[in-house]
Amino acid sequence: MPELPEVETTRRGITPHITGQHLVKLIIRQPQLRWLITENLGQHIMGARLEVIDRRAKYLLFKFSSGYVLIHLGMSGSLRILDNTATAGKHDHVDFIFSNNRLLRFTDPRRFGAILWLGENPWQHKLLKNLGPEPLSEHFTGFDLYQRAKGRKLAVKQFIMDQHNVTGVGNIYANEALFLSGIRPGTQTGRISIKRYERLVEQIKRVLTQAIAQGGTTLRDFVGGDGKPGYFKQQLFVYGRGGQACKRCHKTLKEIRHSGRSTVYCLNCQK
DNA sequence: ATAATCACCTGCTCGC
DNA sequence: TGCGAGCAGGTGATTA
Repeated sequence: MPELPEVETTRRGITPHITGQHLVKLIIRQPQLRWLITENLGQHIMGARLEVIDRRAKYLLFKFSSGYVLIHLGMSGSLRILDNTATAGKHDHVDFIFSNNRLLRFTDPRRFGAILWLGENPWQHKLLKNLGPEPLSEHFTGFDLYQRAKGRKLAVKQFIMDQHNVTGVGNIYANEALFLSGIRPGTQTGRISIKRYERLVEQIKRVLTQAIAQGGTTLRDFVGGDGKPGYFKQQLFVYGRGGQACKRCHKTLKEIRHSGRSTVYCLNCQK
């Protein structure tokens, strides 16, 4: 699933094709996603104009003239622009058809994604109101992260993957950012200096920015709104490379499991 | 409040 | 070739 760079790549890919257009048809083939798609979603947005597609954390927020639709891609979701003549496959759960004949298709084999009607005041919604800072904003600083980490004992990797502390970082980029900043993933949050948090924040910003520039990371099936894969995979230092040689020091990368998620790091480069 | 585990779902890869 | 086990980009709910 998409982490922030893949969600942002999707947003940028689909935006020019459908913003300013009116919704003329909505097809829901499978309403049971992570939660049931809001009942009567069609009635809320039919005929409405899509004004802008925004992003908060890994959520996409479609601002229609009538209110907001939230879309999350879960682990395996994607959004693509197609012709409205396109035939639907097994996991093509929802089609939004616009006045310019473009079709926005939501596909999600595992159905961990979500499509919800949030109405006119989305920021009060419980999914959005308690999120941490956007990683690429000026509000996300080493000092901020250090303050949030103080006195806590969980592993720093889980800490930065918790969307209440900083948004957008998932398993791939958590592994990468920790490698780039030389911090072992299992280190307890409260035992890391502010200096090292500053470095970590710097590297989170850097890896996310570079991944966006490359169109995200395609492992198996991620495609941006234009159907193209992301090219960041070849830049990964540790994710998916357990047992292989570290690109910096050539020692063997260690792979372990932290609360069910694969964690890869270099014993030599990360302390 | 914090931390760890479970749950949701399908598809693919691996070892036998 | 077949089959079960384990794993996959997320995160809210549940449990200690």
